[in-house]
Amino acid sequence: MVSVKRPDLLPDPGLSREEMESLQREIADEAVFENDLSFDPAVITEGPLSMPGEEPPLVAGVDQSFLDDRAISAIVVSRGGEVVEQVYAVTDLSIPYIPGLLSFREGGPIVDAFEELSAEPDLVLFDGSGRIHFREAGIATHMGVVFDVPSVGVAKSLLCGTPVDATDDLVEGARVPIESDADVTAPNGTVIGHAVQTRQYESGSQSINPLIVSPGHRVDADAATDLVLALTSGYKLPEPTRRADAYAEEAKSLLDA
DNA sequence: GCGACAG
DNA sequence: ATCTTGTCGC
Repeated sequence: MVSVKRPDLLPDPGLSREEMESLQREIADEAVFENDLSFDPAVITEGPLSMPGEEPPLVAGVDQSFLDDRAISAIVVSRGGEVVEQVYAVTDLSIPYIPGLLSFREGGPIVDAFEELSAEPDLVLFDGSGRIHFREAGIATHMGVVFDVPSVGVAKSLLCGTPVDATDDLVEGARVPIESDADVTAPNGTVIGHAVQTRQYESGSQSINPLIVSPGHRVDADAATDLVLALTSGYKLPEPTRRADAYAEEAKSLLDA
């Protein structure tokens, strides 16, 4: 099971805004934006194409749904595309969504869900940013450091930072580096993530918005994007995230009834 | 004061 | 995130 390694860095929603921001600077200090994985990124796969003799790593997707003033946090763990465990937790929400402080609203519910999990994932995908954050401590980084697990942030839109090129109409598989600017604590020009075109229409006037991928913990910007692309198959969102998304929705409808 | 902002 | 009808395409 995944255990909390840094209880001192847990997202306490009762902190003042200043204390939250200060904790985020501390988390960014502890975060490792370099590869420190327990597996070879090349063996990541969603299909039955893994290298013979080697077991693909355990990958977890985390997503949430909401019902009234409660959050449903779902975690789905899979290996080589096969689901091996899925859990969820329902938690009362205490604070509203504030850009830059997302992990203090949703972090507690996620920790609750991890307490239900028995598997130990080699990699965790979170919905939201990692290093692409004002203080380089988005939810993927916060959770990654608290559990000391390699993590990646997968967001649908850009929180901060500046793309080095246009991100419209990219070809499937393309990535555009996102650099830190004055809004981010990292030195200006640091690559803190990528806009990633995981899916695109063959032709026509329609275009799909790219995903925004950034390192959470123990992964660098290139590896984070390589992993997300490898875990994607036919849809905009990577499979682990899609599964968690679907399970969080399913759990919500169970509660609704 | 203005602008801008993951889920 | 959530709410929600309509529409395009396979």
